[in-house]
Amino acid sequence: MKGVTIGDVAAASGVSPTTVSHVFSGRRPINATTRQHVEEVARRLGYRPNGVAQSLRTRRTNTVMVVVPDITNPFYPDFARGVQDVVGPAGYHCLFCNTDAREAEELALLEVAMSRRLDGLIFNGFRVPDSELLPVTEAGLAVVNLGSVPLPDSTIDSVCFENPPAIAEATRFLVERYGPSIAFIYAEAEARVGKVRRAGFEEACRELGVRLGPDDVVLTEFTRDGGVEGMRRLLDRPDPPRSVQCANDMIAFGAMDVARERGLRIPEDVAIVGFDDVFPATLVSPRLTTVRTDARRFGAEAGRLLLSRMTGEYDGAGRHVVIPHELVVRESA
Amino acid sequence: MKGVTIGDVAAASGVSPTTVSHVFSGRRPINATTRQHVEEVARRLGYRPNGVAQSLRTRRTNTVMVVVPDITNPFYPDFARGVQDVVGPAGYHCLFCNTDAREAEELALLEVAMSRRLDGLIFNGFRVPDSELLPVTEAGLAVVNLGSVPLPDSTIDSVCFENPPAIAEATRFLVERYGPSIAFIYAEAEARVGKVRRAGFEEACRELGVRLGPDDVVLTEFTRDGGVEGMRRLLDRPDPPRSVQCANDMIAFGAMDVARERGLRIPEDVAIVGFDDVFPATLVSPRLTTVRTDARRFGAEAGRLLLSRMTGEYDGAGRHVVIPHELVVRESA
DNA sequence: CTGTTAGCGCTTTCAT
DNA sequence: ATGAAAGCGCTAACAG
Repeated sequence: MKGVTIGDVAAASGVSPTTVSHVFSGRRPINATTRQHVEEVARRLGYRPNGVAQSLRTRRTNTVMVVVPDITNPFYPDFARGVQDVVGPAGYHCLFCNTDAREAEELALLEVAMSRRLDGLIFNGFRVPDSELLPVTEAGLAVVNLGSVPLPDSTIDSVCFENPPAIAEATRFLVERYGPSIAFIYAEAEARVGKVRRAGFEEACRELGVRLGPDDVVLTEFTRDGGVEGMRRLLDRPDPPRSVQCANDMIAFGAMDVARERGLRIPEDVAIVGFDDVFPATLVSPRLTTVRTDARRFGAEAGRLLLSRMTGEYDGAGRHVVIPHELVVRESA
Repeated sequence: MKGVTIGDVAAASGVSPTTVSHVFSGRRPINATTRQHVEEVARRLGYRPNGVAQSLRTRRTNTVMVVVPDITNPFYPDFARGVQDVVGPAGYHCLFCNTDAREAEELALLEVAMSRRLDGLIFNGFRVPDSELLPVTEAGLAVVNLGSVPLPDSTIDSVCFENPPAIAEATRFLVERYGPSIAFIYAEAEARVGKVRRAGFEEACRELGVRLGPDDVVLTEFTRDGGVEGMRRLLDRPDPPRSVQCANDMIAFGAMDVARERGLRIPEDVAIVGFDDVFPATLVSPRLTTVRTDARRFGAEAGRLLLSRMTGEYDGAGRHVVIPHELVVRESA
């Protein structure tokens, strides 16, 4: 345990704490000789500013938190890199946190963000209602939410993809190419992402006149294992679907695992499409047809919104930005 | 900006700040009626403990930082999950930070960890010498380092794989199966990982009597793009190697991209092996032969060491734990 | 260019 | 079972 405080440095160099403080912060002119001397003494004593005390005084931390549901899904690390790309150069540190899509974790991290007086929060919540973010803005943090419905009357910015149209486009493609025997594997039925992607799929089917049976929409997890499980259920049916739309790429990878394990050819026997265009999509064979949502750009956009609030450049009502998506047709469908 | 402090709550409920504090911390018995009343008032006022002030007093944050070079390489998210798996249930929050393998970032994050008085640090540094971790322990943090050489006379624990033997085993496999025409693609020549993996490769070659030419060891980045670049250099030679050992899976994926793009069959024309056994290794086709190092378990082990120090259960000299590895032969070699 | 003073919001002896 | 008072280490008025 170091015990060297600004006072120790001040005493040892014969100046006031204020001067030492200013030597470090550069917030007011200091005589060059004094400065050198103080710096020298500080180094010798091994002085290290106490950021906690600084924050208590200044109410700033130069730190932002990025909360994601599953750091293990390559979409989120890419997203995180996107925000770091923009807030890092502006002098903010990025802390990434993983909730495992558990409500308790989500809530706990909101508390941490407020309690530690972070400057900003980029939140991708699955379980917690958006309204939980209100206290966070009230606590003085800049916040940007990932999600399609901006919270009215708030100063919370949001970023999203047009989920329903994006899924719908893929679904249309699948039906046109492989006919009406189609199924959907998704996850998080209670969460916005889940709902909204399912809605996109069902809406497209309705428009195309495709009748969905009760087994055509299967609920699982947003992981490769989830995809395995979902696909098994589909392929165990007496009338397995000709094509399957997955709510994200991880699910699609699992689905492909099962198809392969059963000796089915993709797309000749089953066509599969994913969502996200995560990097392994071009690794898997056949390469995955999916909807590109450009995680990194998504993150960068979120970072820009956050930054503009933290710097005070903007402080009006919540803004909403929609990131474009694109169906990228490869070989799996 | 909320302004509700413990004092406000105290005033509004007619008790002392001390009592309010104890109501929240539970660190001393409080009359049930008083407690209820205080809690009620606190809720009504929207009181939220200020974690920064708490930390300034208590010198604890219940927070640990995990620093990794590239959050975009699936190895690290898995590793991070491993540490979260063990320290999370013990009541610590995990902050993941990405350095991009840049020295300035590594240093900056060490400063943040010390300055914010975090309780623990798990550090995977590429550029910064291990000795930079000494001040961190002196600042009172528990620290575990990822790397094969424990820092003597320190209280820094370390976790590692036996890199040279692991690479050597793979190399031996390659040479026995495909002969002496072998090359190595790696990265971070100046960093420990880089050095140590290269050493493993060269050592194995020496033992096997394989003569390495100057172009047989190529230096690039630890990414898929790095693999692309490295493999191109290899395949542009008049005498391309029969097999290539890659220093991690991301490089191997890039190498496979190039082989495929040039119409080479894997492993019939070039055999490729990776290192890490990251999840896409079983997605790519042919599936990647690689050295499994079990990132999640690795992280969990690091977490356990850290935890035992943070709880005070252990506080002796630096421990060193070696995680087993295993060559998993799939189809790419 | 430098110093004095007063807290930031909380926890913790030490009393009662 | 409860309070009063003293800081944790730092910065920001306000003086010179």
